[in-house]
Formats: sequence, structure tokens, C-alpha cells
Amino acid sequence: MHNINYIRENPVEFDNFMKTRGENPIANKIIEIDKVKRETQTVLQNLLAERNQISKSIGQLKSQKKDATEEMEKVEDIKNKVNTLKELETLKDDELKSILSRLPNIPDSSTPIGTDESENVFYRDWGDKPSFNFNPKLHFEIGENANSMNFETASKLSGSRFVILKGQLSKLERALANFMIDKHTSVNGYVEMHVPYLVKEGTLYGTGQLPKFADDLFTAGEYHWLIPTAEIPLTALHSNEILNTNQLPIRVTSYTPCFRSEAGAAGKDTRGMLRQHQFTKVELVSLVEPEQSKDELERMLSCAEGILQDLDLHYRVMTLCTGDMGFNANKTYDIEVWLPGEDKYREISSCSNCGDFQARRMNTRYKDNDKNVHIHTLNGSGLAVGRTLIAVLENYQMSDGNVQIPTVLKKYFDNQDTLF
RNA sequence: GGAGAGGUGGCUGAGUGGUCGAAAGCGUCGGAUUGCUAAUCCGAUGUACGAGUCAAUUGUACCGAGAGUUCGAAUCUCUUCCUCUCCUCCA
Repeated sequence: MHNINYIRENPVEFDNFMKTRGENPIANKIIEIDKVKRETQTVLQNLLAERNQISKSIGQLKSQKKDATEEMEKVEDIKNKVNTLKELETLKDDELKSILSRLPNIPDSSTPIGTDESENVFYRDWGDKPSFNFNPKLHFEIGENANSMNFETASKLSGSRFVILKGQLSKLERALANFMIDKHTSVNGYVEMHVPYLVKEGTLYGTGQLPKFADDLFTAGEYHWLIPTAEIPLTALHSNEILNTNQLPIRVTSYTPCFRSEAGAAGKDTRGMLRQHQFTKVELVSLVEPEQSKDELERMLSCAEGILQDLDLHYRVMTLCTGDMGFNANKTYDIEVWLPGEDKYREISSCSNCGDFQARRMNTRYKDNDKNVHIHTLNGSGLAVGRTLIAVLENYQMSDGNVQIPTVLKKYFDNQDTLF
């Protein structure tokens, strides 16, 4: 959510920012609505002040058993005006909120300007592409050949975009998640949280998924939505709270399933488990003071990268351009892991600084020298477990169809060398 | 799922139509004092929005949320959400 004062004072700049994010100019419209709203408010409040005063004197007159008919007639007149003005104020306020809640965050000055993913900018990379003396297979070929990855049965149970992992692959998924959580909690300073997977509408509004992206989400019953990422419950932990400075920074992590309708992805990545309605992810969330958020984004990125380094998986980091960046973010780094079977880099983590955008929506502040200031929120995948499993399979595959177990995961497999 | 109770400021908790933005206590902050990791005393202490020479100041709203009754609502009515207790069920 945007600061209306900022838009009021910098309408042209605001429109320019919105343009880089694919939005049409709207500042003037916002300011006009805001102006009417405030003018209405002023008149309304004056009338209410008058009413309160007269009402008070009515009380006094009555307690003295005097006649108050005259005063009561005056108030009657005010009442009618008040009702009309109240309606107008509510109308304008709703209009304003409806517009503001659907506008994306303002990009950070270091975010490259561009229209789509082709204009994302290379930031850095790590490691090298592995070489194979055979033709590397795709992850689902490896999984299906080992009889441990089953899409047909999953589809029988739940439809398309689901998978069943069996035996060693199921264990690999669990091992990866454990490894990630262990590292983030013991080395990187995050506190592990176990959180609800179903949340209320207001929670999703606070983090920015609603009202605009309802189609991307699954609902559960009348009042609940399935979380598309643990970012939702973790970021909203302190909604409607005023934190003390000494509570910050808050760094939390959670291993959860994520549920996404993938409404806009029809026909995309249909084969394999790259794009599922349900997948698991270890999420990192930081709540920090505004001055800290830029450093925190770098820190978070490094924490996520550390997992891939430990797994010895080659990747590159891209800075997303304004047109490709998500709704909430002012800056985002994507980590793309190398998948030899696909012969492509694929997103495995996305680390974003949301500035005060979410904090405004969910009203999370902290006391800074007696002033209440919105905190900054950041989130990042550390990492998407399903996609990490894909990366391990494709990068560690051997010519005989077996898969080596990365060194750091061996302890989860009784020190076995290979998966199957 | 059945029955009941309740939602008030950072916390505990009083308040059943006007003098209530709200007692009291605790906590926190500032000050005074006492020769000592504390006690006592005094004072301050919500949020949002509006008006303003955006400073002093000032107005409005907020007692879970929304609607209503009334000249006037924390207090009455309705709706709704949430919490708790007991029973039932259950990992």
C-alpha cells in the first residue's frame, strides 16, 4: 500500500514509477479523490463538533429540567447534513483504497528498468556447469525410471500438476528440507516456526496477494485460503502491532507446503514436477528497521545461495527488472539453478525487499524515538524444495540411472553414496 | 457438532444512556529524594485522520468488527468475527 502523502507531494514521480511497472498514470485521479475526501471530512467534522456541543447542552438543560426543544431542532438539521457527508466520505475512501490496494510497489533505485524477464540483469554466479559423458536426462525421466516419481497416480487422485514421490525420492525431499532448515536455524540466525497453512482473507490482504491475485490462490471452505507460500503467515506474524526497537531484526523460517492454482500458467511446464499445485518450500522472512532492509536483502540472498553452494549446484543470480518483479517488491533477486537435463537455468529462489509496502497494509510498526514507523519486510525462498530435488537429480545423475547423494545430505541417508 | 461465558488503553481490570478517551492497579518514561543492584514521592504516558504560519494549538473518530435506535452510545438492539469453559468427537 502506498503512502498517500508521498503521492500527493510527488505525483509525476509516482506515475513514472508506475509506468516502469506497467501501470497507467493515475496520480491525478488519486489526488482528486483524496482532495474531495478531505474537504468532505473537514466539513463533516465541523458539523459533528457542533452537534456534540449542542447535544451536551441538551443534557445540561434536561438535567436542570429546562426546555430543550430549540436545541433539539437545531441538531435535527445537522443530522441530515451529516448523513449525506458521511456517505460521500465513505464512498471516496473506498474508491481510494480500491485503487491504492491494487498498485504495485515502487521499485528501488537499483532495480533495473525493463518490461519483461528478458531485461533482467545478471548479478553474479557460482560454480560451473557439470559435464557428462552421456546425455543427461530430465528429472522426471530419472525419477520415473527409478519407479519413484509417479504423475499418473497423482493425477488419478488429484488431477494435473501433482506428483507422488516414493521411497528414496520422498526421503530426499525430506532430507533437503531438513538440511535447509538446519542450516538456516543453526548458522544463519533464523528461528524456525511452524505456522498455519490456512489463513484468513485479511492476512492475504496484508501481504498483498489480495485483492488483486485471488485467482492464483486456492480456497478452503468459506473463510480460509491455502497459503501460496509461508511468506504469508510469517510476514503477518506481527500485523497490527507496534514493536520495540530491541525486537528487531526478526528473522524467521518455516518449512511448509505451498498451494498455487497456477491459473495463468496453462500449458506451461506441464511435464514433470517443476510447476505443481502443491510443493514444499523453506521460506525465509525478515522484519527489519527501514535503514537495514537493503543490507538484509543481500544477507538473505547469501543465506539462500549458501544452500546451493553446500549442495555444490551451479547457479546464477539475476536482478529482476521493474516489469518482471512481483507486486510487493521494490527489489528482487532470483536465483536460477542450472538444470543439465533441461539445459537451462531455472528459478529456485526469489529474494525480495518489500520495503514498507506490506507493513503499511498489515499495519506493522515499531517505536523509533517515540515515533511509530512502519517496518520493512523481506522474504526469500531458502529454497524451493521440489525444485532443489529436481536440481539434485539432474546434476548428480549417473549413466546407469542412479544418482549420487550430495556430501552434505549423506548423513540423512546412513552415509550411502547413491540414492537407489 | 451441543451448552454456556466473554471481547475495554502495553497488561490486569472498573464502568449499563450525557460530566467517559474512559476509574484503579501494574508496567514504561522523566524528575525529586535516600550513602548504595532497591524503596518512597511528584509528573507524564494510546492510535488514526483532518484543520493549522504544518509550529503552538485544535477538531473528529476509535472500548473486537459492521449496521441500527437516540438530540446524545463503551453502555440499548441486530448482524458478524474471535476467544474461553464444559460436553461430544478426534490425531
